[in-house]
Amino acid sequence: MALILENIAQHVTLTQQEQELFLSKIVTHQYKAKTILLNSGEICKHSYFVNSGILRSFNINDNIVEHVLTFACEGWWIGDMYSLLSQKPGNLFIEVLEDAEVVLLSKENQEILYREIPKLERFFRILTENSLVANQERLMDNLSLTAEERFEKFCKKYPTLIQKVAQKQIASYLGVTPEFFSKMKARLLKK
Amino acid sequence: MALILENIAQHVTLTQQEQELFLSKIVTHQYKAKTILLNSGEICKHSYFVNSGILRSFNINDNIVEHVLTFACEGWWIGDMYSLLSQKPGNLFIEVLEDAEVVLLSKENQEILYREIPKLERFFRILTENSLVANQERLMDNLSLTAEERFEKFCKKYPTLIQKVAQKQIASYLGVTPEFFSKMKARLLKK
DNA sequence: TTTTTTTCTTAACCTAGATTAAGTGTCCCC
DNA sequence: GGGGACACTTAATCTAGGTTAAGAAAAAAA
Repeated sequence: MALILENIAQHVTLTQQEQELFLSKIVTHQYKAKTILLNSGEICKHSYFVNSGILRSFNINDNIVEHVLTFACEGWWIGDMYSLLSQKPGNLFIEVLEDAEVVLLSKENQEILYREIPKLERFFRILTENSLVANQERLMDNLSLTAEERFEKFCKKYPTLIQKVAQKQIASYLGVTPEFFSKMKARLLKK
Repeated sequence: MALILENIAQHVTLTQQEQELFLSKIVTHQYKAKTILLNSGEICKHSYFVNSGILRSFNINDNIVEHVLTFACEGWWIGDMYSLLSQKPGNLFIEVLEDAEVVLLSKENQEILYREIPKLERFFRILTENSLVANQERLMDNLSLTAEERFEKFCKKYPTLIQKVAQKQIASYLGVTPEFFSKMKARLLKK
């Protein structure tokens, strides 16, 4: 059964017909690592669901420094929420970190689905709520924890990512430089 | 007309009957400044909507340092999202900063309303989406901007709050100490 | 009004993490 | 399989912001 239907089934129950309607509104693509699915300055037209592989969203500030907003691996959704909702140019990039199979759900189809299957309104509400909770926690962690503590939390929360993703990506997610991250890691290993 | 109905009307249109049903599910209270509406460790049972006055949500870490997650003034919703959704003890406090009139919507009534008025599912989805976008932006700002830049953004975004809220609250929201905030402010005034 | 408590300011000193730079893998891809 | 581009490490130096402390101002209490 399609991973994305399992994902939906975690929160709402669709009938056979509804599942088929849903599947008719999505399209699946394969992407090689390093592919950019969305550029800063573009309008985000899709929500992305990861069947396999790893994506990340990030922005780049004036100083040419990248900051990772989210990683997404198997079973996760990703997108530029701001741009997707406002349909204005966003400032996020979405990039493939590891060869990936990705489901695309266009903004238009998403709204059609909201109308045809009100349960999906609930599904995406719950998804967004969970995302907000995770974001709030991360924000508070950034305000109150040291880089080391944030790293330890990250390791517990996303153990698989640490193996698979370049170290500088994790540094960027935590909000430290790759150099400091390397120093910090060496320090932790001595314990 | 009740402020909260106007708030809803910004995103979805309720019939007269639906409005009445909604109003029958909420209750309004007056609170004096310094009242704690929710303590860390408690289960959050309500969403709060501010008719007047100012509230804040914050947590306290081991070092006894407070960190402000959100302010809420007239027309804003506030709550402990994590605790409200999971119905587990949260780690946020919600406190009245300025005498306030607050609308309480209990978790149970909220779910009844979702069932009775599916449009409200949409309303809260949109509310949560907007909240997520704002949170993501704040997170990225904390990763990539200096305290001074964050302060300038804050001033533009919430000009009224600066007048009304103690300076140390704003420092806490921005993620700096009151001492540093004071220094920074003096530096900015010289320009 | 006076007292008490809280908030704000200033200043000296300190530290987590940034910057710069140079060297060492390591992995593609031609 | 060899060369170029990244990715990671280490180390010296620097800085934004933290800490500590003590006084001034403002607000709350009495």
